[in-house]
Amino acid sequence: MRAELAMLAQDLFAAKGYEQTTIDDLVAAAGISRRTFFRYFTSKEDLVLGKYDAWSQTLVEALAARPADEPVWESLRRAFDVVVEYFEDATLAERSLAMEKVIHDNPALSAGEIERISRVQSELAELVAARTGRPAATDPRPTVVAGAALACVVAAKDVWISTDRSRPFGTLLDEAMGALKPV
Amino acid sequence: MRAELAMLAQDLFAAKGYEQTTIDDLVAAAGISRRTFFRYFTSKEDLVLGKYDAWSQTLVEALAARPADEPVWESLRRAFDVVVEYFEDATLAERSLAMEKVIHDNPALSAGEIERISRVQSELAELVAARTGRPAATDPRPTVVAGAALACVVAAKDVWISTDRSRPFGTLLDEAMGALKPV
DNA sequence: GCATACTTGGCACTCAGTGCCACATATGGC
DNA sequence: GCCATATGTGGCACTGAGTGCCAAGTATGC
Repeated sequence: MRAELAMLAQDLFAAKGYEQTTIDDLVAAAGISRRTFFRYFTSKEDLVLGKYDAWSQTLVEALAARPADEPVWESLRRAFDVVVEYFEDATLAERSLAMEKVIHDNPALSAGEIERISRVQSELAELVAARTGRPAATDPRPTVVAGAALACVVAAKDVWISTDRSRPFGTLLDEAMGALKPV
Repeated sequence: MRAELAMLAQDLFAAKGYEQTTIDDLVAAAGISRRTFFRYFTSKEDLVLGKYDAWSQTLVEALAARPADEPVWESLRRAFDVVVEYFEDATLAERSLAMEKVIHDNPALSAGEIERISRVQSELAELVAARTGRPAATDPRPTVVAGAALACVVAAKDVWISTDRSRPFGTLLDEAMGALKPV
């Protein structure tokens, strides 16, 4: 149900634009009431960014599953493989690409996306902190490592989206993460 | 006028909370009409985050003013001195600290703050790109360097705010930026 | 004194989101 | 079959942010 509503909404957003599509438009197209819609989604933004919550959990689990003696930067890169697979999946590619474009040219959505990423950052930072024995509450370094790694993902994604996808996302991410080294 | 309204609003936010303070409350306290308020500020969020726009311009100018042959990471650190000074200024400290707390425990404001920071990131990335001769449109690395540097600022700020300010902000930023090295 | 531009206020409107209540539809026990 | 309860759904009225439009007021220049 949630998934069907989200897909319908995303089609409308891609066709008419995010701002131009009201909840009333959506519920009319879906044949449900406004009130019911807000039981499935807490906000309009949730229609676009809801998937991030599940996605972030996967990411945290992937990092936690890496061997503890592996260099942190390498572990992060390997954890991001789940993201790489997601974006390079051909069946989801068109839809998620269209959504990334919708997000990209709407400030409120961009803000929401980054905000969710920064929540992932906190969780990753905790894992990095545990590995390095540096408490994230008083030492900025675990947070910095997690933040830098996610900055690599975002930068690689932006290039990948705004170019013609000739260079695979994984390669761009390797290049991005190769530009930094934690000391 | 803008400044006076912002100060009044920030006092109300600090006292009653951001969500709990309506525009009606504010305009009643200020003795102006709702309509007039929206001519000075485009949104309620603008009351809290408006200063970031001026702030970001200063930051970009500071980076542009660094010598071109200086290592980029060092230039970024020096550019951030304007931020360090701002936060360590005693007269602004109480007010800006209170606002950072307001931002911190409101998701919408956090999102807005990060969104504005990410706009600064784009501008810094352009300067980094110009220095290194790597076009930011097709090469993720300039964006990564700018993003990582700003992640250091944010991480240092968060630690600085949530601890007792015993370690100066500049020192925390040095530690944060020392945890990464661009290759 | 008069014309011009700019500022302010009032009003009605759209749209997102919430609380409350009423109704429907299952599901389970007897 | 009947009743009780839980759960999903819709309707309705409300708040609060933000906008468009028009009617004032107020400054400035001639």
